[in-house]
Amino acid sequence: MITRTKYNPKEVEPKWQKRWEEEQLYHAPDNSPKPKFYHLVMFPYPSGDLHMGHWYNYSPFDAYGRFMRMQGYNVMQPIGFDAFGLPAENAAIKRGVQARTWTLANIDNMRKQLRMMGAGWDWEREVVTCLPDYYKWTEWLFLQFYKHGLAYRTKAPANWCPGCNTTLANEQVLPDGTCERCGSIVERREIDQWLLKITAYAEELLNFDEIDWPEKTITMQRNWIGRSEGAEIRFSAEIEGKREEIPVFTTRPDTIYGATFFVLAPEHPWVEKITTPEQRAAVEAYIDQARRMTEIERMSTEKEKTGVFTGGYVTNPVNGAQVPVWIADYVLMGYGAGAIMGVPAHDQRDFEFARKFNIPIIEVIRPTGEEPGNTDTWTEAHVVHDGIMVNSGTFNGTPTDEAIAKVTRYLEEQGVGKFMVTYRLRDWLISRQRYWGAPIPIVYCPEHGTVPVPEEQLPVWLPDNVQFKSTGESPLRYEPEFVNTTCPICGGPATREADTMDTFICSSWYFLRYADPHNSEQAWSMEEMTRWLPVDQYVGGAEHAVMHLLYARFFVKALRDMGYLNFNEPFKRLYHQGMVLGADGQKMSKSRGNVEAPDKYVDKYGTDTVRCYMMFIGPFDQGGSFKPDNLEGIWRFLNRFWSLVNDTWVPGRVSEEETPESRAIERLRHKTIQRVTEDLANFRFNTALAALMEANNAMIKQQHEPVARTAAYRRMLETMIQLLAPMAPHITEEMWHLTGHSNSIHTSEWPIYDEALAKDEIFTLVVQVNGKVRERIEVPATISESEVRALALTNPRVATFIGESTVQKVIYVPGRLINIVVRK
RNA sequence: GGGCGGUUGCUGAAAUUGGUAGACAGGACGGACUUAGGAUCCGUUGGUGAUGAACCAUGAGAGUUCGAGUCUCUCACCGCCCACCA
Repeated sequence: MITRTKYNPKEVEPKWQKRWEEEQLYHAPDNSPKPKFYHLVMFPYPSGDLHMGHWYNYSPFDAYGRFMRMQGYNVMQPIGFDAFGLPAENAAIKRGVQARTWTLANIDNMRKQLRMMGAGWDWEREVVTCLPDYYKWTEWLFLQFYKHGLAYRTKAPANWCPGCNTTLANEQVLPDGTCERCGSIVERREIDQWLLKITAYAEELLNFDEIDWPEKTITMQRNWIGRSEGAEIRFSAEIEGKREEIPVFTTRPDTIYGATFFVLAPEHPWVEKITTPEQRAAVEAYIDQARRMTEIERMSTEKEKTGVFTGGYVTNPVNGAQVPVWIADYVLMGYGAGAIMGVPAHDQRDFEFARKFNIPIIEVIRPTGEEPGNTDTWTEAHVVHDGIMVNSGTFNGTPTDEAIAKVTRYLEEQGVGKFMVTYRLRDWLISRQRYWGAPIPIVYCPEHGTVPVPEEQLPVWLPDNVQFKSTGESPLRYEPEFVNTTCPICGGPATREADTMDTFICSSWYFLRYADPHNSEQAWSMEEMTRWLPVDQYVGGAEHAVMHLLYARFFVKALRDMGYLNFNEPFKRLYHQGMVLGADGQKMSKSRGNVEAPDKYVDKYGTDTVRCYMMFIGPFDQGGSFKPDNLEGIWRFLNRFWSLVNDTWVPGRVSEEETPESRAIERLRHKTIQRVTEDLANFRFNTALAALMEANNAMIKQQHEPVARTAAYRRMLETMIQLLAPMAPHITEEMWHLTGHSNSIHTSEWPIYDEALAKDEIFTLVVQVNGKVRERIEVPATISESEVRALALTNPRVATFIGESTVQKVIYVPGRLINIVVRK
């Protein structure tokens, strides 16, 4: 009688978690002879709890790291916390707790939960961005950008809530342009802010040669950077008796003869100069109205075109035409020159504008072979990429494919324009009028102006206690101890910059600090960079496709040029996980009431079951619904496997004898290793688990047969334990020891397979007639084509389908099928 | 409006990348064991037909092919991202 040990995760899991930590199993040593594998997952914001999304993300991630470790890599798999940001500040405002206290308490709780997950975190390398030993270096980095001319201060628009009397982050502005807290209409206000010159790297950021990323993410970054080639063309006007030039950017310089109006963005500095006294009132009213609108409203395509005539005119440099100057909010100050030439015949937006304000429309590009059109009857702009220039003076007849270059050359010769590349990408605004962030290490001296804090004085400490007032400025401004200081140059009284940095700055370099987390002399050493960077594989949400991932790339390139790094790209390979949805297939949200916390399921089934379930939901990048019922399937599988191994490992004779059955098991072993290895390598955790379930079912079926006492059978079980280890680390560790091993399974060597041995001795030959399956025959794998033909053609069932028809063609796919093509 | 991805049983999904559609699970139904089962084990489960033969079936329609879930075109839904970028 066999006494079965029941699988009890509550006993097994904490036991191994403790042991692993004591043995520092997951610490990646700097001095390992093994090849390094830097395996990174986007660090969490310490909101207080690990939710379903974290589990869904980290379970497969960790499984992959374990898989690589078993394959002989020195896997560095760090974790930390992106700990600055608004929620802590809100907690401080609403509940009166210190942001620091709140954040650190959350981190403590999340550390516990992260440990319970049993993932192989290298806790030695933990970074917490809100602690001085980290933000000191964030500040230091800012100084390096400043020194190299990549950080500058200028007036920039901020979202301003007149109700709360404060600036808002973009996320705090609702899609309809109102404040999420008080519902007031959010305005834009110009204030002094710091920016980083990411645009200096626009061209290099468009080069993705060194990275293996999802095509989708690359496309998004490419679109975000938005490179356009075209021309800068300078129009001119008399301003106070002097001829002054004003540039526009266009991708279609060949349409310049069709420019019947000219539009300035409402914020354009020329508006002031060109507006006539009669129009001043109308123009000012329009500007005022535009300011009240948020970016989002302004950018809505649905909106009808609006604008006001300034009363002024500019001269078209190619034909001397006097063109009326308007202002309109569809022209954006942040793009190109902030001014456009309006060519209504060939641009839909200009067309709509011209129609609304009765501006003439002149056709200057005509599709090849078409008759002259009457623009009065047009209902939309004719955007022509393949035609000839008309109504364009000496250029008439020039085909479009030559026209752009030809006109550009002419403009250059005349000294009124030039070839130009423009990017949509704007410089990165990093000032936040907030308390809970890394201080910007700048001092303003009445004598010496903007002075960087000397490096040896870093960090600029962030006080623990601040007063929150709703003035729209950083709370730090009202902390005399913080703000009042002395000028580093003259020692006279001076004030500190009170704004803090965007938290995206903190997350743009954390992966560098992981490699050298305890360095108190430097942000990192070149030695550790050479050892660990770049990141070999990065896993995180697709929502960071643009901002975070672009900023991190910019940081690496800029720091490389400053001499602090010796590589070009931070993340060699990138993988995006999907999103876990509620059981109803909807995004989990409190308002839908479909939020599930993982904790109770971990408590009921254990970590391994929840981990495996997360991987079994479906393809990792696709996401899926969390359905508690389905946990049962994994739970049963783990229990059945546990019982099988326990039942098999009883004292008794084990036979080395080879039988057809034992050979079949050995074949299954190689096949299973192959499937699991290939699946894990390609992030297909769901099918890797399915392969193990199939193997488990096959083994259970035979557990009372004589073959169960062969060495091959036991070897198969041992292999299965190893193959499952990355996904279910605790139960497999327990079984590994039960089956007589003393090392950790997670440092054991990944089983290898022999493809030849994985091949079946027999296979099911499918016989088709005209592409339809008519018969299945078991045949030996070594069968020859002529044997297959003979077998198929003489098969009685097949013969009835061939009947009187003549065989035209026979297609044979070795190991699969034979298709007999017949015609009556 | 633009870009990308998706649509396969009751449900999550799989399909050797052009070669047996529905692996592996969940659920449901039936059975065994049991005082009991929300434990465990066994069986059935795409549709029409009768349990056989056969036919139909991967969002819809066409095409290429000996052969299409997979490739091409048209259309319809769904999701995500971007969106007046000159």
